[in-house]
Amino acid sequence: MGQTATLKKISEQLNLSISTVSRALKNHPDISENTKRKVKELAMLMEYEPNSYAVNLRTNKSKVFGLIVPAISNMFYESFISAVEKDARKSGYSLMILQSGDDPLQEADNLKLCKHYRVEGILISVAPDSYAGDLLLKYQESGIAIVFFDKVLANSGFDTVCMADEEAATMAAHTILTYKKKNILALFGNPDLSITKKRRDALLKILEKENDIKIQVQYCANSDEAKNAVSQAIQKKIRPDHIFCMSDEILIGVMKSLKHSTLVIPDDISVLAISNGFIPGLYNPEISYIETSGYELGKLAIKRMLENMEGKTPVKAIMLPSRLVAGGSL
Amino acid sequence: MGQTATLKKISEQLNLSISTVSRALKNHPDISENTKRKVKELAMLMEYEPNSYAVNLRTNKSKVFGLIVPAISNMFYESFISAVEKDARKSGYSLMILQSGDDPLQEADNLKLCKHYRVEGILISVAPDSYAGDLLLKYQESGIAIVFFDKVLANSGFDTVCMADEEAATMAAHTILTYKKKNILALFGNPDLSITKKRRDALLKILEKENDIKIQVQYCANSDEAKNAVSQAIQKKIRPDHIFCMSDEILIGVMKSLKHSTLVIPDDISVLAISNGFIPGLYNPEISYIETSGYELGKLAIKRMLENMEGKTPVKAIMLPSRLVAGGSL
DNA sequence: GCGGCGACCGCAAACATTTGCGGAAATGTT
DNA sequence: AACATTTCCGCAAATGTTTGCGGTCGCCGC
Repeated sequence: MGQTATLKKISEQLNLSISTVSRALKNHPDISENTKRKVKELAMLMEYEPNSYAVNLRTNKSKVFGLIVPAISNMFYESFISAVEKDARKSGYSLMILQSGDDPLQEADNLKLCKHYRVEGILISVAPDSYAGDLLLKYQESGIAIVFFDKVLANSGFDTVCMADEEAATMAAHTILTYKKKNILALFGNPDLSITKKRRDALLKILEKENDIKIQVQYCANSDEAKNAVSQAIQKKIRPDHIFCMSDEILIGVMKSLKHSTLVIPDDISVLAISNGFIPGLYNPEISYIETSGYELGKLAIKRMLENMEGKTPVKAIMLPSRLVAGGSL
Repeated sequence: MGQTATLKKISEQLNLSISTVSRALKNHPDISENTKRKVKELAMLMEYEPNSYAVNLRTNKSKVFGLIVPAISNMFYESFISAVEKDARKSGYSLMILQSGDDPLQEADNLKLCKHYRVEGILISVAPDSYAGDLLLKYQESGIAIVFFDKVLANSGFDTVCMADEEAATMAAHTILTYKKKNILALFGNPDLSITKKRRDALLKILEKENDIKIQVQYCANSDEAKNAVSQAIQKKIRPDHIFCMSDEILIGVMKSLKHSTLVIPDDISVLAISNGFIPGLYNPEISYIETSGYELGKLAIKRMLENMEGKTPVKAIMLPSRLVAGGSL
């Protein structure tokens, strides 16, 4: 079955050499317009398209990026992936998407897969306790472009693209001050994550300067823990008049608890989250949030990747500015 | 920079031929244990790993599946992708994920990309107005395994894996009957989609047999339309006592409207949705739903794909059974 | 009529791997 | 000692493409 067209088959049909056909198809000046036309016509007819594996073998260019995320099924990464896929395609690149499941071993596995498929660049949001630094360094030295996004390795010397976490939390703090909240419950995720530390520190830095503000910090591994934390907090004599949620996951737990209560948002208690906006929009009133757009971050990340590959001097760290989206929860 | 290890480099180090090294690494019986050991040791040391492009060129096997979805950022597909990625990896396959954006042209583009990368199989959920059938048929004939999932092309002669839409809707209808609801507002998505038709027809088939049940069907292109539909319906003299939502998107709109109203769920009005469960869990009370698990569907789809490639006789159509998950909205 | 020049095109190597075949040495069989 | 068999390994072709280099024409000018 002579199914797939190759340069060879075309050349045989036309009594030309393989190299002439190859050159004709890419408009090499050495080839006459006449033969070019003939070659192109037949190529079209035979539905020729270059065998990417042969090309890659020859040129060592795969036109593929590796994209490693903790999990695809995550509000934030979905939109990120969506953006990256779109823009990568525009530049003729495809994506190999891999999920680490927050497991460092799996993450390392994924990196090896990227190497195996000779990706030209890797976009990665690291898992907790990642030890991928060394491997990535080696890959970078061997010519693979590396861009960290969202969850980045601290002082790693790689290009990074991430949310302006300090800025977002600072913005949250100022918003809380504006609304004259006095008793704040601040809920965070895994305290070991840099994202948690940054957001917490920035928030506290502002709020702790105020003498008349009481602030209680708590860490919740998941929605349920957040729910429980709130349920307990609102039963105390002096219950919080504001809840700050560092993420969607936390927010979901918080809202579950509040709905079981009789408290009214925002009259009895106000809520502010950091989110990409989908979840906050589900509630009534809609929850006010500081926006962290996965989509925008994706656009930024792929842009940086392409620049990086063109050899621009490393900017090292890019921040995506944040903004407050007012719902009715404040 | 002699960076990447190749068979050639190993063979030169050991004064062996390339073929011997190749065979040694894959435990060919022709090679003595002694040389095998030596080769393997050096390979390990040099961090040799076969150049996938050379292998693919030779064998015409890419170990990659193409996965085409309308959009990655979609509750349902995320979990689907997640499952497929996991199971594909177990069998040594990687994924090339592409999104069509519900655009038939983009979809066709994606298919060509799959061909370009010589994927061994394609998993596809088609866009509306897809004309991919012919192309896919051609690909199938050229040896690419094809599995449709979720949104499938009608009577296409391909393997399909999808939700048991009729069953789910039938289950919903019986549930509604059980709770003795009499005035039902049934909200659906795009009426041209087969998924909409199936669910609608199955639902109506049961409910229309009952004389004392009034049922009003409405199509909503998005959340907002659903919201408006509900807002209008509940202002009528005889307002519905039950709302059926064919999808998460519809449900979100419905809930927005209901929250703005004074109606209490489930006392004043009850709600039932078809969903994968995430969104229904966000509300209070949690919304009862007929489960359509993207994750389970993904597991099924990749299983079918692998079977297909082993040459099992086509089962053609697989249905994922559904089940009722009781929240507090009934 | 010969050197030169430009226009076109082909040869062959290279990329890394797999695999049928054949060959040499070692061992075993009469 | 002659022959057969086994053990172990290398040659070379093949996959499809790219590209440096060289070669063959025809044509022009002197």
